[in-house]
Amino acid sequence: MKFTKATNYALHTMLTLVTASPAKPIGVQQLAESQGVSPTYLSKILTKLVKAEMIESISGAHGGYRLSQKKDDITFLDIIHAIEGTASLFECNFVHGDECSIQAVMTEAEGKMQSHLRNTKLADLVQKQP
Amino acid sequence: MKFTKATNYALHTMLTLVTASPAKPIGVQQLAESQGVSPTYLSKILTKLVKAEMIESISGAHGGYRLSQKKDDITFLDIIHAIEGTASLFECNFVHGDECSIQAVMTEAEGKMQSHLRNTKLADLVQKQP
DNA sequence: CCTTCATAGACTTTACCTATCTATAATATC
DNA sequence: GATATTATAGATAGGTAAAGTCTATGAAGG
Repeated sequence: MKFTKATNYALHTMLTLVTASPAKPIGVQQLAESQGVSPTYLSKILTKLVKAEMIESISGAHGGYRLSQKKDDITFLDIIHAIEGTASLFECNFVHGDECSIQAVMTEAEGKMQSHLRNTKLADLVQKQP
Repeated sequence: MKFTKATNYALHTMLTLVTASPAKPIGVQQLAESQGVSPTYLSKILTKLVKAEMIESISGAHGGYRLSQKKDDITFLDIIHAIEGTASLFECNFVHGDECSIQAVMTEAEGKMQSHLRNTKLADLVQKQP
């Protein structure tokens, strides 16, 4: 039970893109190098963010990635959901009568975490970056 | 990124033990059967709870498992930590200058979830059981 | 002593994460 | 238009942890 490395890559890449000028896209090569990950693997991750319509990709020379939303709209939860999916962290698959009281507690707990991630935007961190 | 099935087994078993009379231990066979899991596998899980000193095991005929704590002391977080470990859900292993602002957000979010799990006791569910 | 029951270790199987490689398509530059 | 640059997609392979089985061992009761 851990967040995947892919989520870490995605969050750091998004923070870079939010901080950077939106005019000029940044190539995956450069993004990958700064994180010590292979470009092909990172591009797989970024493709998910593209499909979630959080960033845009520009093919061809001088292409790369840039934000497609206003940076104030992008929350941690958006990014995490794009990478990890939106399934519940806990799923009791037993056949109880109707509802599982344990499931209810776990879902509520997860909701607390999600609430914090939904209320925190990437832009909140920008001024803290060097 | 999901809670393991083992956690689900552990939580349901603990709920059974909290609900049951503490005088007579319940065998793993019976506990396993009600959850549709093999006794040997479930006993592996329960051994972790024994080592966490949440339950006791009694060997020999008419043996089994029973609570070792007062049921009001047992929180969801205790059980989860006993099974999943206490490592942080998110660990940024990059070498930033000093601290990772992303890590800080993620840790705080996890803290919100943990807080809810720490404040919810198994005993809170007992009266809701049929 | 013999049955019952938990414990431990070795082992397999499965599933997913991580990563690489290659081919393809799109775009700018010359 | 040819070429270089760059993202996308598919196949594939390795690693790791979860999930589960099997067998042997040890403790306790009758």
